[in-house]
Formats: sequence, structure tokens, C-alpha cells
Amino acid sequence: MIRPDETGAAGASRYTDRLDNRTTEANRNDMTDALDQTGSEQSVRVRFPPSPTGLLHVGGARTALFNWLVAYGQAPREGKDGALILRIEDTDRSRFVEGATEGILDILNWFGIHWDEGPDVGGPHAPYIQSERTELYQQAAADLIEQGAAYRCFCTPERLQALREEQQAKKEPPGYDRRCRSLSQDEIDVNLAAGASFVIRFAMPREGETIVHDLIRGEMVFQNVTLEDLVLLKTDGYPTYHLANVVDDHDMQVTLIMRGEEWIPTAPVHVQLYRAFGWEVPQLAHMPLILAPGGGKLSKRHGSTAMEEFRSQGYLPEAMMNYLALLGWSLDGETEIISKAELLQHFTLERVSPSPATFDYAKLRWFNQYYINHVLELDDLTERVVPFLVADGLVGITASDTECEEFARVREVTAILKDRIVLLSEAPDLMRYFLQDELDPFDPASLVPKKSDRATTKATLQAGLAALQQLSVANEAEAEAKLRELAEAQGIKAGQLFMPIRVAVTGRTESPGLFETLRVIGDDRVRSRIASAIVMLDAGDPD
RNA sequence: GCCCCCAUAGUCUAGUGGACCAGGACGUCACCCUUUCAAGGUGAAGAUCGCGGGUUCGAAUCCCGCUGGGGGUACCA
Repeated sequence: MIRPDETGAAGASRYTDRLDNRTTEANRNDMTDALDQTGSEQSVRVRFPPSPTGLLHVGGARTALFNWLVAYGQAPREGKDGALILRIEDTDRSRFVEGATEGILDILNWFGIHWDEGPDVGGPHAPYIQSERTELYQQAAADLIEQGAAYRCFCTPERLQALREEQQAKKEPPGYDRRCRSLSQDEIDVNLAAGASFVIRFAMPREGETIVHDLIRGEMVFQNVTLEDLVLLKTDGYPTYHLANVVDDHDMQVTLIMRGEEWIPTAPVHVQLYRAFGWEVPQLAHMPLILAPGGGKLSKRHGSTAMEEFRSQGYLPEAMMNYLALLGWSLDGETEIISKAELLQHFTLERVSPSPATFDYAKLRWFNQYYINHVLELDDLTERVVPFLVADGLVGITASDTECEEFARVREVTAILKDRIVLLSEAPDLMRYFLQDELDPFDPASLVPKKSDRATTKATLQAGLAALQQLSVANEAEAEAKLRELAEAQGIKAGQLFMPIRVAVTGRTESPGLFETLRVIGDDRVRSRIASAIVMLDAGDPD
């Protein structure tokens, strides 16, 4: 057998070695079929198949990302056509959630991933929604029965339940006992005539072993006796994942399946299914799981898990992508900040780690902060902050309204505050005193610096106000010089003067540098707020 | 229980037989800057490379066993 890619480039990487292994194996097992695959060496077709059962999980987002990076990054670099297929796996009617599909597509777009074929854009293998493809699966299951690779199982859920309990009691490995695999044709006919409902199960080979070639883990060997006769078609006529997945991946000419590690146990069954159909097995790569901080599955208990939640908290898609890319993949062990373009330029499946990774919220926050403070352009950042301010009622513009005065004002505020924004959702609170005329109520006691008292503070503020009335805070340098002069004249440290002014003007003990803060707040408000603070000190109990 | 995957600091990782008494990052701590808080800068602590056997002149790197963690064990995906 001559491999079609044998004339290809030199420099065998671990990746190509693995590809070669797999190809050889495939050729040995599916020689006839391999001949039909002319040209497939030149294209890499991957897919991301979410279930519309709720919001998109970060783990799913990472799987989607890696698939996208292979299709749009690695494949083109290797001179191949890459394509990403989005397929909706909605074969479990009981878990279907209305609107979930739309939500998933929307969040994937926000994340920055695009696909070539899918329910929204169509494509040559439409429909891309499994519930609309049931005939295909039923036909496939029927074919399998005909050739003896699958069988009808009339066992009731009650019997299966009882069987499981019995096995549990006897401490035997649970699993279907294959009772219906040996039903005679007469028995089957009787059941069918009686209208008994049934599922279709795969007749898994009982002997030998199945080797699964995984691009990330190498060879995985499974003893066939340990594998089950999985249900292929359910009583309701819908397929299980196992059948739908194999049928669709073949039909859609998927060449590489990248999915979560949780699929490893059933991978050998899938391989056997492909063989039963006489189809070539796509390449397989099982991504490492994303674990929760304490170990185990990432769940609500640890924090957000859905991409929608991260979005609404004000995580940037860039930061999410950067962080997620580095969960299980690395460029060189040094690079932390890497753009989408650079990911496309450098991502390779061969550098995906096989070991599970713990989701670290603190590091994600760091990435977000870093992108806000160091990567995003000011206009861009401002546009992303605006929706959060609007939601909070602080401004009344839309993000696209970048020409108006109010946007310019928000940009000004953003400029001096961006080094302390970690999540966009924190912006409203940080910006409140810049954007509102009136300060939120605050404790007058916070006006008084440590080691000072009310009377002194009041006098200090009065002197400060007098000074500020004779200049404009628009000139930061002048304001600073004058106030430092004042502090010196009063025989106090600059901080003893700055702090009361800061609190008087912002209502807080924390703010950006005093003079940029004053400048942005403006003369009128600065003066009136200091005057109010002086009144507040009067009103309080003298101490 | 059975099957399978994984194993470098609290976390993400670099490392593919010798330049590693293990490099980067998050986190932590200290100091610097300083009008507060951040940001930034500098530095520190933190890994017997899970343990035990091999192979080899030489192992984080290869092999075996064990342990630990994780996944699967559904007419869910």
C-alpha cells in the first residue's frame, strides 16, 4: 500500500509519526475504504457538536477553540484545507432546552470562533441538526441488523434496572447481559408481532482487542470482552450519541475527531462501529479534562462554568481565549500573552498535553486585567465598558455612539481607571463618582485622616477649597504645586491634605491619582463636593 | 467492583537520556515607587520531578510495579 502523502515534506514530527501510524493501521483494516478516500489527505475536517441542553460550558468552549485552531491554523499551515463543522446533537428529547442552540451559536461568535458548515450557515451535508437526520440513523441501524452487527433488544427498562441491581449486589461488573443477542428469529417475530418496543444494540465482538489510536495519547488497547453492547437506537426512534456520531462524522467526511477525554471509554466501540459499517475511522484526539479547583468536575459550586456567565461578568473574549488555549496547550512554556492571530500561527495538536488541568479563576482574572490594562486600545475598552454603565443607569448612550460628548467623557474616566478594572462589570462602581453629579452617601469619619481630628480636617479642607477656588484643576501640575505649597505652609504632610480632598471629592479612600481625579471631575463639582464635606464635618459630633 | 486515562511547586506549564542540584507564569510574601488603592519594578519562599524497583557510564526524561487523582460503567451527551 502506498501512502498518498509519502511524497510529502521531510522532518517527521511526533505528530506526523502518529498520523502515519494511524494511516497504516487504517489501511490494514479498511483497505477498500481507504482507496475511496482519494484527496482526503489534503483536507482536515473537524467538528464541534454541542448538545442544546443549556449554556455552553468552558470545557466545551475550549474543545471548540482547539478544533477551530486546527481547522483555521494548523491545517492551512500544513498546506491542507481546514473546515470546522458545527453540529447540533439534540437526540435526547428529554434534555432539550428551547433556545439553547441559539445561545450556543451566539456565545461561540462572541468567543471569536467561526465555522464553515452548521445549522445557521448550512453546507453540503445539511441538515446539521441531528433530530432532522433520524432517517439516516434508522437506515444505518437497519443495515447493521441485516448484516448481523446489531440486534433488536426487547428488554424492558425494568428488567435492565433489576439486572443492574442484582449485579451490584453480587459485586459483579454492571452491564447488559446480552440476552436478546441470541434471540431466535421466531422469538423476534413474536415480539414484533406483539408490538413490543425495542432498542437496537450493537453486537460488539466478544473476542480480541480493539486498538484506538489517539493523536494525543498514542495507542490505547481495549479487550473486547470488557466492552458493552451499547444501545444504538432508542425506543423513541432517536439514535444515541454512539450511532449518530459515527454516522454523521462519516457522512460529513470528518477526518479528525477532537473531543473530551470522557469519550475514551466508548472510543473502541466507535472504532468497531466504523469497521462494521466498513468506513474509515477518522483520526482521534481526546482532550484532557478541565478539573475543578478541588478536583472533580467543574461545577457551579466553584464559580462560573458557563461562557455566558463569564461574558456577563465582564470577562473579555480575548482573555478567555488566551487562558483557555493555555489550559492543556502551551507554545514554549514561557509565553503567556498570546493573541488570536498568534494562536492561529502557532497552535499544533502535538503540543496538547494529555494530563487534566485545574481551572484557575485567579489566573483567568489576571489575564482579563492584563488585557484591559495593557492590550486593548482605549477606544475599544471604552466601547466595551459602556454597556455595563448603561445597564447600571450611569450613562444613556449606546456603545456605537462614539462621537458624542458622553462617550468622550467615559473614555476620559476609563483612561485613568483602567489599571484597576479586573472585570468590566466592576467598572460602574469604580466610575460612579465620576459620572454622577451627586456623590453616594458616605461616612464623614472617612474624611478624617489617621492621626488627625475633625476640627483639623475641616480647617484643612477649608484651606484646600480656598486654594482650589483660585485655580483650575484642568491644570494638574499647577493644582498639585499649589496644594503642596499649601500643605507645607500649614506644616502638614501632603498626604494629610490630599486624603481629605480625595474623600471629599470621591466619597472614597481609594481613587486614581488625586490630580488626575480632580481634573476629570472638574472644577465645579470639585468645589461643591469639598464644600459639602465641610458641612458634613460640621453636622457630625465634634470629637 | 470492573475498564480506561493521567502524574514536574497551591495552580497552569517548559523539559522527549548528559548544558536541570529543574526554566516561565498565576497565586503568596517582602521591598521599591508613592497623595490612597491599583498598576508597575525588584526580590524571596515554594518541586526529595508521586513512591519503589529496574535499563544506562548517566533518567524528570525509557521499562515494570505500586500509590494517588480523574474519567467511564444510562434507551445523557
